[in-house]
Amino acid sequence: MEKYVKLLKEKNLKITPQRILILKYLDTHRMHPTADEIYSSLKKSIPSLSKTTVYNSLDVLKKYGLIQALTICGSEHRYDFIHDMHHHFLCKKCGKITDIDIKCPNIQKIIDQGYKIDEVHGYFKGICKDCIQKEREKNG
Amino acid sequence: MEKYVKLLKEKNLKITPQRILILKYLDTHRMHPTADEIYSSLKKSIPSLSKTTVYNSLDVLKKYGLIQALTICGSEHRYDFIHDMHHHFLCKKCGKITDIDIKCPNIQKIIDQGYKIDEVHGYFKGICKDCIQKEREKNG
DNA sequence: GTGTTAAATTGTAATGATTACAAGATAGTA
DNA sequence: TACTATCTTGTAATCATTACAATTTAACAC
Repeated sequence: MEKYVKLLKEKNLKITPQRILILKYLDTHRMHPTADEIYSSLKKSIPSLSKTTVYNSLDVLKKYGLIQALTICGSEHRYDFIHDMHHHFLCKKCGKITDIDIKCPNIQKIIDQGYKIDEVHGYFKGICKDCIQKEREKNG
Repeated sequence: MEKYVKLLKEKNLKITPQRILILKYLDTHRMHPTADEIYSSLKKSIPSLSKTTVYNSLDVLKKYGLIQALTICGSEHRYDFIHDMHHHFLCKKCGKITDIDIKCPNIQKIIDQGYKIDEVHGYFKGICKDCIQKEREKNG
């Protein structure tokens, strides 16, 4: 728990139980949950929790670079604790989003072109290994 | 105009004035418009046009690989005529989305890992050249 | 500890993009 | 020219997100 207090303190953010638990949830559940999934899960620990608080907290944590928002699905935001740079793969069959541990080698080129880069998102969509495997088994 | 009829025919899609104009609009306006921007612009040419038709047509065109949907902004979809593979840069200051003419060199690696890739999206967010330039002029 | 204050949390209501649905119109074909 | 599947249209519904005002609380000074 100290880990998240420390992270918040480093950014001069107020330490609230809501923020701590949201951070912890994202750190320990690396499956890119939606705001609603976070809300439903944490509601058990903090019954007074409001969905607005979840949105507010996510905004702040994102603004201060502790988490990032994924827009891979389009219809909703998904959130990700920030650790090493990686990309994401969305399976169109099972809907699962998996991490792709690859870095973008183009960043410097874009900086050289005169852009200032704050965020880098790599999204791949298709069929994941598991679904391909299942398909194979079904077809013999 | 024949270009778009041909594209639709190749995919065995019905040729309708709405689809032709939406395709043409995206081909000739490479600024990644929203469904609403497309609707407002084309409403002048086709006064009967319905927003539902715009959404339906965009879905079909996307499904058949003639256009792609960008989810870079999160709050809304933006649409892009499909030509050479490229990435996108969203300026947090002016909101403009510019094309980044760079290909993803990681695709083969991911395929080798066992994934089937249908779509590749590279999104960069930050401050664009123009806004950096403007900032410089203001400060100095 | 107690008091103060700015900031965070909460609940409700509003917004805005997108989707569902049913009726009417049209493209493609015989 | 007629037929039929498909497309288009308008309205209503949905769902994620935001706005807002009232209440609560974290941080800090005394």
